[in-house]
Amino acid sequence: MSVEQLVTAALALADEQGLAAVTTRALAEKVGISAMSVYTYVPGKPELLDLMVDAVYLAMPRPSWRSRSWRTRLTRVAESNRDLLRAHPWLTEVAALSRPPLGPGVMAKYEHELAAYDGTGLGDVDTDAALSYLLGFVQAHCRAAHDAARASTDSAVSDADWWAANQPILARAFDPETYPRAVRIGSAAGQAQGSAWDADRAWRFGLARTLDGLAALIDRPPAPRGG
Amino acid sequence: MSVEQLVTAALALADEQGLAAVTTRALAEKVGISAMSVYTYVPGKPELLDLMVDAVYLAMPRPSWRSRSWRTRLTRVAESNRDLLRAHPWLTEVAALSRPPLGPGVMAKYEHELAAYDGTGLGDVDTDAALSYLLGFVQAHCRAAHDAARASTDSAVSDADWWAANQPILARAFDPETYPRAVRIGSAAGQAQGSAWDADRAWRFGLARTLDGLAALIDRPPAPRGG
DNA sequence: TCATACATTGTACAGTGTACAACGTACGGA
DNA sequence: TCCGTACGTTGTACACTGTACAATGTATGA
Repeated sequence: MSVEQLVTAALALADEQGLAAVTTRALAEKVGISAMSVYTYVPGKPELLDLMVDAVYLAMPRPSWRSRSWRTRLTRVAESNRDLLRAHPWLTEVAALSRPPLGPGVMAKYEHELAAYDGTGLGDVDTDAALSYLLGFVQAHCRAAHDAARASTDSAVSDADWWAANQPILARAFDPETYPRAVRIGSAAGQAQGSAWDADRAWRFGLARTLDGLAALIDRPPAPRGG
Repeated sequence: MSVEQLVTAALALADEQGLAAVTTRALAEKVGISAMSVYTYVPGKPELLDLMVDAVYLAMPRPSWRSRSWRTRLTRVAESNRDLLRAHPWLTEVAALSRPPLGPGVMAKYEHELAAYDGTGLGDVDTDAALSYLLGFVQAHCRAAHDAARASTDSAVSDADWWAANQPILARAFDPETYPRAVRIGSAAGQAQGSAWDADRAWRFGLARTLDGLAALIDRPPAPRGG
């Protein structure tokens, strides 16, 4: 038995059955030891979670940044983080931005993603802030997407059905005179997307906005010809 | 006893001692009934949380949108949501974007914040997406800020001390040759902010980027003089 | 006065993380 | 070869969670 095997087993549990399935007893049974023996290898549950985070970070692909355009590079950063959070939805419940577990995985991920900002002309502090900002968007999006998916799965009624079923009730309960925009825009958005929230559309919208926001910092404002 | 009193008591517990302190037994004791009597007024814990969310939304201030500038209006939307999440940090652990609890508080908040987009020229679907995007940023920021604050509080060692103490160890463990950017930018950011993560700075940075990103959609690209 | 309905309650169960003490065993020194 | 020590492993136990269930009180309408 080793720490690595424990972490691998814990990852399998979390990926397959969610973070709540990662219990001391379940993990112990999966690797064939008693519950308390887990504490031989790991001081406690928080440390186990730290190790899980560092492990999945370490396993991320790190392609070289060959593209000249910073937008392309940052898009790849965002997409690879989205892929990661899709594969391990429990990350959004665990990953902390401040005081991250300073393991090799965290460091390697940080270094690689900072490198995507090479050539943007940003200073050190701004680069760090810009990366945090980008990752914050990805995390917020994936958390929302995960919540939405879980809501659809748990209740066995699809998002579209739920929306269709509730819409008439809502229309009656909340008359358009007190909530004109909410009723109009809410049903417009719901109808356009076939649900109350469309993950792909939100992703494209949010990523475009995020990159445009960074562009205002990176591609200097076009001081027209004489600045 | 009434549902309102229960929700009020639950809010007090959550605000003062965190969401984990909102247990059936603690809530029951606070209002002077038995644990199981809680189920007379509320079907279960999830419904209680929904009611708590709707209650704090309903209590938010809703000033009229007199400002002409959409940037000013959206800034106010962001700030009032930040204030809300500061006063009730547990909201970041509960509030779901999809399928929100459709109570009067949620509706009133939605309506009021949609109104801030009046005059931006955005269509219904884009308005909804833009609002979700803005609120997503605020929520991500406040979650990070809350995590950072909790890390400082829990461990009794201030963020600056922790950073100062770990920095030499990190410098030795992770040599600048394998992680050049991470070491340089990480310590630069840490030094500049006196900690690994500065909430105010991140807020100003993130809000500016978010508004700039929306500006690219709202203030049409300046087709220079002949569009 | 009585039947009915309902608010309230204590008990109980299956879980959680982990403190504690007991146990088996492997290993260094005589 | 024998033994003391150290350590990996384990079962039990505790305080805690949400809530199902059955029993108890109590208020109200006939």
